[in-house]
Amino acid sequence: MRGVTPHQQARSEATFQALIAAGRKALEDKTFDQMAIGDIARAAGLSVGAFYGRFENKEAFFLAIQDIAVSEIEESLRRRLSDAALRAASDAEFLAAVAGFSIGVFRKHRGFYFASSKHSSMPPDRWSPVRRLGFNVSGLVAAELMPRLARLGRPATEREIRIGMQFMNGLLVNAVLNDPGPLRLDSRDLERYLVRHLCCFFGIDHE
Amino acid sequence: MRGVTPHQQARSEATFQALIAAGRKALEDKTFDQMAIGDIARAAGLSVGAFYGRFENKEAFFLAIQDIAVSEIEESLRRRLSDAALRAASDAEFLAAVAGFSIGVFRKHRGFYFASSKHSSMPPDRWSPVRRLGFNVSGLVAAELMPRLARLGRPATEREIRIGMQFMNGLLVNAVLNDPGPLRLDSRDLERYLVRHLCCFFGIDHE
DNA sequence: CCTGAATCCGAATATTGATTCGGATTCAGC
DNA sequence: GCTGAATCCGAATCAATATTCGGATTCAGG
Repeated sequence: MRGVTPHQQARSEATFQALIAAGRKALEDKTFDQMAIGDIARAAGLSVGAFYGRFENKEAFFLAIQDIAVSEIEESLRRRLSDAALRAASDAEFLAAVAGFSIGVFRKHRGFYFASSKHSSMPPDRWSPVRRLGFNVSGLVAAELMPRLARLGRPATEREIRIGMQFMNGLLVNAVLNDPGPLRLDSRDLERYLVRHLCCFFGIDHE
Repeated sequence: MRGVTPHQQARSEATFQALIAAGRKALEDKTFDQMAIGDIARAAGLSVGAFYGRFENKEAFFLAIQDIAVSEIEESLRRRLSDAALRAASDAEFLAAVAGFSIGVFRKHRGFYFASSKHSSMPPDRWSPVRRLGFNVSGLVAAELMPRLARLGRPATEREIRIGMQFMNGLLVNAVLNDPGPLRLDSRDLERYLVRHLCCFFGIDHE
C-alpha cells in the first residue's frame, strides 16, 4: 500500500492494525485535520515515532484507512448481490434492496463519508477511494439491473443506471454533510423515498 | 451582522467591501482553512490589523461572505419566479426552469458551495446560510408547484416537493464536492436529467 | 487648523500539530 | 546468549497562521 512501510516483524503488523483501528474510531466524529497524530498514537497505546515508522505521513494513513473501509464495503455488496433470494426477487424488491443497502452503508460509515468528503481536493481527486467505491457500486448494480430492464421492455444504458444511482448517492452524501432535510439519514421514510425515486427514474412499477 | 463591527466612516465601509470581495475571490478556489487572513488583506490592499478592525474573527468573516452570497442568490430566484413568462409556462417548462436556475447557481458559485460544505460541522450546523438557502429555495418552488400539481389532479404535499428538490440538490452538491460522475457540473445533459428526475418524481408528463 | 475618535499598520505573540531524529528496546536467526 | 536489524520512544524542531496591540495616520466636526 502506497506510503505504508511493509512490516518485517509481527510487532509492526500489530502496530499497523492498532493505528488503523484507532484512526477509524477517531474518524467516527472527527475529520482528517481534526485528528491529531499524537492522539491517534496515544489511543492505540503507541508513540508518534511508531506511527511514522509505519506510515510515511498523515495523508498515507488516511488513504490506508479509506482503502480498507472501501474494500470492506465492496465485499459486503458483492455478498449481498450474490444472495440467491435477491436474484429471484421482483424488480421493485431489487431496487428496495439496493436502497436499503446504501442507507445501511451510509449510516454505518457516516463519519467516514463525512471525513472523506471534507478531505476531497479542488478539483476532486480522480482516484480517491470514495470515488472508486461509488463507481464500482453503481457498476455492480447496473450489471444486475440492465438485464432486468431489458426483460421488461424498458432497456437502459449503463450510464442511465449510474445516473439514477447518482441522485440517490448525492442525496445521501448531502444528508451526511449538510443534513438539509426534509429527509435525514435517520428518517424512517428515507428508504421509501429512495425506492420511489429509483422506481420512477427507471420506469418500474412502484408497488 | 454578527461579528462585524459597524462602520462610522466611509473608509471602513470601503475596507469592508474590499475584504469581502477579496474573500469571495479567494473562495473560488480555496476553502475556509486554506485562505489566510494575511493573503486576504494583502489582496485587498490592506493590512491584517484593518481586517480585525472590521471582523471579530475569521469565522465571522466567512459567515458574512456566506450571508451576502446567499441573499444575492435568493433575490435572483425571486426575480426569476416572478417572471411573467414563467407563470404562463407549462409544468414541464416550469420544472426545466427550476433545474436550469439551480445549475446556473451551482456553476457560478461552485467554489462557494465547495467551501461551505467543507466548513460544515459534525453534526451540521442547523443555522448555516447554505442550509437556509436550500430551505428557502425549495420553499419558494413548492409554493409555485403545489397549485400546479393540484390543478393536475396529482396533489403533493410541500414536504414531497422539498424531497424531490433534495435529490436534485444532493446530486449538485456531490458533483461540486466529489464529482463522482457520470453527470458532472459542466455536462451538457445535466439539465436534461435533472428535469427527467423532477418530472418522474412529481408525475408530470415528460415531453 | 485643532482634536478626539476611528481606522489602519504590521511586527510580535501564541498556539497548534506534523514531522524528524538520536538513542533505547526488542526481535529473529545463529 | 549474541548481534545486527527492525521497531519504538518522545522530546525537539519547524512551519503555518490566527489574533493582539502599541503606535501612526486619517477623518469629521467645530
